[in-house]
Parts: sequence; C-alpha cells; structure tokens
Amino acid sequence: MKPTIRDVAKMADVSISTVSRVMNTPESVVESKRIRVLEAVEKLKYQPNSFARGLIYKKSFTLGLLIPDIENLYFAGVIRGMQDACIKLGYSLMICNTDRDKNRLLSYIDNFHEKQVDGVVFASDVLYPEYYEKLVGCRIPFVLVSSHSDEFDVPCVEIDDEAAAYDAVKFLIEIGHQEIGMIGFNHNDSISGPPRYQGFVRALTEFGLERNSCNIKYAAHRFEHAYQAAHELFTDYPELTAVFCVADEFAMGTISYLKDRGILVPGQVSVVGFDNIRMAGMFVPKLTTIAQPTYELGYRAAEKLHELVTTGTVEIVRERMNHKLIVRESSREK
Amino acid sequence: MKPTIRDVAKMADVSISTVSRVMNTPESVVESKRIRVLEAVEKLKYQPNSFARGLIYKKSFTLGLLIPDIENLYFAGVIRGMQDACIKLGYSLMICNTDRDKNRLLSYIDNFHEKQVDGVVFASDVLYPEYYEKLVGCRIPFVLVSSHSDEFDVPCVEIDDEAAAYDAVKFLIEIGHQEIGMIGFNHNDSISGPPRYQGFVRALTEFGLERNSCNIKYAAHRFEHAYQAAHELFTDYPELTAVFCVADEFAMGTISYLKDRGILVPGQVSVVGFDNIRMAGMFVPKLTTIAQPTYELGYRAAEKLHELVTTGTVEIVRERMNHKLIVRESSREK
DNA sequence: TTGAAAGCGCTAACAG
DNA sequence: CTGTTAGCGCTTTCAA
Repeated sequence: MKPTIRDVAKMADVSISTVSRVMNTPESVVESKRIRVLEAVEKLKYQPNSFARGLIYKKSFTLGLLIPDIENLYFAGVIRGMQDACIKLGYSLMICNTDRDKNRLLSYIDNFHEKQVDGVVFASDVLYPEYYEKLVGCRIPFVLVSSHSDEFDVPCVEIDDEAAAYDAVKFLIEIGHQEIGMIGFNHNDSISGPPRYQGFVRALTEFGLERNSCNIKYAAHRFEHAYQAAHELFTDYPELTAVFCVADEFAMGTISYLKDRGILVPGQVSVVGFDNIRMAGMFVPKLTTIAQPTYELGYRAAEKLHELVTTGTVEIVRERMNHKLIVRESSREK
Repeated sequence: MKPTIRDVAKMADVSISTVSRVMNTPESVVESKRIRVLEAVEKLKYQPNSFARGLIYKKSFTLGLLIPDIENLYFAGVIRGMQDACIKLGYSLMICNTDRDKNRLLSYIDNFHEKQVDGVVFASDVLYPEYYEKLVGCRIPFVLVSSHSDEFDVPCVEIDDEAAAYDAVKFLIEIGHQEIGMIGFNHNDSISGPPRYQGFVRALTEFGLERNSCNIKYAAHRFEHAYQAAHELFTDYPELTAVFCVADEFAMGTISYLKDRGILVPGQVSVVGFDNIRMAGMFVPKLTTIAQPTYELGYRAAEKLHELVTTGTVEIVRERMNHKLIVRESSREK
C-alpha cells in the first residue's frame, strides 16, 4: 500500500494537519517538527494522493492535446513545445492521437471530461460544430493550434498561411518560373487548405500569371496521395517547371514521383514544400520549404490555454507567429 | 460548476446510491428509476468525478509511456499501438517524451507517481539502475518495449535484434557484396547497439568475411550524425560497396552523404536500413530495410503491462516479435 | 503553532 | 430494489 498522510503523521508523531502544512506552507511549521515530517516523507517516499487533492482543488493540473496524426512529424514539434510549457507551468499533458476519426476524437473528449483535464489544445484540424459543442457542453476550456475558427470565437495560435503560401510562390516566380502548379489540401476537411490556395493565387495574380491558377491537384495528408496527385498534375500539365506543395510530405511524394518518371529535381522541376519538418533537411534533394515554428506554436498554445484556464479569458484571441522561407536544394533558377 | 451525483439524484428524485448504481450496475435498478436517472445524466452531462472514484478504487485507469524522442518516427507506431490497446482495455495514456534527458525522465516518474498511474511502459532505452530503483521505490509496475534488461528481471517485448541484423547483412552478402560496412549505435547508451553489432559479425563470419568486422562507425540517433559517420566510414574504407545501417534515419543520412559525394545509391553502394519507418518507402531511393512491427510492439506492451497490473505477474517475461526484411530500391546486386 | 473535525464526490456495506 | 451512512486521503476552517 502507498503511504498516506496518516502514516507520515504517525511516524513523525504529529497530526495530519501538520503534515499537510509542511507539504503546502512549510514556513508555518516550527523547524523541529518540519524536519521530522520531511524525514518521514523521505523514508516512506510519500507523495500526496492527487485524487484527494483533486477532489478539493477541483483541478487536475493536467492538459489535454488532440492531434490528428502522430505519424506526421509536424506534430512532434508542437508536442515538444507544449510539453516544455507544461513542465514550466506545473501541468501534466495527455496526448491523444485521433487518426482523424470523428468518433475517436469525440470519445477522447469524454475521456478528458471524465479525467477532469483543466483544458485542451486542439491541433491543426477543422473545429466542427460537434466538437465545439461537446467541448463547451463539458465546460472544458480550449484553444486551437495551427487552426482557427471563423464560426466560433475560440482563441488560437497559428501562422499566416495565406502569406506563407504567397511567399513560397513568389519565390518560385522570382527565380524565373512561369509554369507553376500546386498540390494542395482538400478544402472541405482542412483548415489551411483555403488560405494557402489563396496565397498561391495572389502571388500568381500579382505577377500576371493567373493562367496558372487552375494547375492544382489535391491530396489527403500522406505522401502516397501526393505521389498520385503529382501524377495527375503532370499528366494534365506536362509543361510545369515548378510546383508548390502545401506540406513537406507532399513535396517528398512529388519528388519521389518525378524521380520515378525520370524527371530531375531541381534540374527540370523545382519543388517547394511547407512545414520544414525535421526530415526536410535530409531528403534527397534537401527541401526548399516554408518553415513553421512548430515548437513555439505548441509552447504558446499551452501558455494561452493556461491563461484561459486561470483567468477565464485571453488577451489576444487570434495570435499569429512568423513563418520563414528556407531555400535548400529542391528549387533552382529557371 | 460541474454537476455532482447529488444534482442528478435530486433531478431524478432518487437517492445518490441509486444514481451510483445506474452508473455501475444498471441492471440492479428498476427501469422506471433508471430511465429518470439516465435522463438527468444526459441533461446535466453528468460524468462521475474520477478523483472521487480514484480515491475509492485506488486506481487511475491511466498508463504512462516514456519515450526517448518523439521526433523519431519509430515511436509513432509504438504510440499508436499502445493507444489502441489502451482504448480496448479502458485505460487512458500519458505520453512523456524524455528527449533522452535523465533528469527529465526521473521527474516524469515522479509525475506518474503523483498522478498515480497504474503502470508504465518504458520504451527503447537502457534501463539504468536509477530508473529501475525509482520505479520500484514508487511501487509502479512497468514493462519495457524495444528494450530489455540483463541486470533486472523486467518483463519486455522486443524483436530479436541480433537475428534481424544478421538477416540484413546476410542479404547483402547473398546479393554479392564482399566489402561491407556498418553504421551502428554507440554501445554504452543504446540497448540494441550490441546485438545488432553481433548479428553483423555473425553474418560476416559465417561467410568468411571477418575482415569486414571492423568497418564500423558509430552515430547518435539523428541523421546528421549518420551523415558524419558515413563520411568517416568512407574516408577510412573507400572500397565499401554496401553499408548496413542500424536505423532508417542512419540509412537516409548515409545516402544523403553519398549523394553529396556523387556516389550513386544503389548504383555504386547498397544501403540497408532498420525499422521501416513510414518515410522509408518515400525516400529517394526507397529504402531496403528491416521492418519492425512497431504498432504490434506497442499494443503488446500495453497488454502485457495490463496483465502485470491486474494479476501482479506476467506469463512470459521476455517476449519476442518477428522482424522482416523488406527489399526496395536502395540495394542492388553486385 | 497546532490539532480536531468537516467535507470534497463517490462507492459499498448495511438495513429496510 | 432502495436509502442511509461510513469512509477513501487530503485541505482548511476553527479553536485552543
């Protein structure tokens, strides 16, 4: 049996209130007793029971994180950032991978509710009304990371997807490409799909390249789909010399396809990715891409959630972080 | 305020015990009351407070998972498997990423202790005596995944690293390679380092190629280190036509290096990896590698831990799962 | 500065 | 079948 406060009290020959005091406000206990208690705590390896504490404080000091796909390296950074912030704030973290399954996500919320998490971070997916209502119904405060909601007024932290996509495409144009394609996220089940598409179109328009704005194929989230999308893209538009991919995985899938077709990257076609996942620098060729500050995104999201949980509100509802173009080997001047 | 059992009881006009019964043994309550209670539960979105429950059951129905590096895709599979097993078993999962930091790991154990997790899975790292003692001191049952301990008698589930490495090297030899090198894990801070090295040597010896057994460089866990190790390996042994890498990341780093040196893979040098992470099939060239059943490893580890937690012991202490050689494009006959 | 006692929300034994 | 009640381990008044 784990030792309880009573065991410690007995061993130190004091009352349980005294033990409780040394655990919480040690300065309010005379040194002699405090030392005895501390010794007993040490000897028994006593840890206050967090159930009993939770019952009283009505707080679990635990945060939840909902991510769509743990096999996507993008989230590893977010998790690390959130985890570090949690340590700093004295919270534990409960990470749940939904595999983009609605029911699974809903049942994780039930879980969070039951376990009384103090708040949850919802990552990088669209916040369907069902999710919103469930979270609100369970009275669980939450924030979004790499996502936002036009429909509901939910705090979030993300980058400016439109501007980032614009920068990527503008770069391609500035190094001389005139025939540019894109491999994007489906608009209906993705939050960053539309803004990245708009950024693509804006850059094109600005440089008088509107005719390119239909050179698009869509893929789900994995490189296999991007491989297929690249096939469709180059079948329909064989003249392309550059493609903007809204994810590094897509860029890898595209390059993989091009390689199988015998098309050189960046020799014949330039490819730029998005996210700057860790592998981007290891791919052959190394990826030119838009870097997202994933670690900081996660860190800020946790801080923001903490702010929401403790004060009941947040200063800035919609927070933006900076992206950055990183030029490596997968792109070349035309 | 979250509703309590009392609120439900009042609304349904029954006693709190009746509410408790419909939550736990519904068949022991007459239908009329049961329905009233269920309606009240629904209306109030009542969830039994898990602190109160935990206090009584002395169980948190939560398992902990300690992983060394969440940015390593190898663990994504393990996590998914464990998560699915947890859902099946009615447990929650608390994932902690140690970043291979001893103090961080130790403090996560404190955390687990405080949060009263019912057990923990320790992944893929060496179980130092400090860790073992702490876990035992906190009376937390635990199992190892992709790891084992010679020193302590701890249940574990892993593959046969020696045999897997042997298979990889044997494959290289059988397709005609005579000059083979290896990029391995350092032996002192890695659990699979020694057996994979032994498998390498055994295959070499069996085919009369012992002279190759010193063609080894070591790397830490990231591809950058493997890139460097590959540089050293080919500087010392330029005659090599094949290299066995103990991780897919190492294979990618090696290929990346070779590419930068202008050496063709698999044209001039064959490379085989280990793990079969998801990206292995997307790399250029696609990786020949040893596949580990990561999902199953995680799943079994959770089941095993559950067995340990509920029965106090496990049937099989050291459990082995099967690996499999997957031949793709990074290797070629000599 | 310290101890006794109430009570957080729930389950389970006990009576009825 | 159902209600009353005694704790689970802890924090926090309230007195002393």
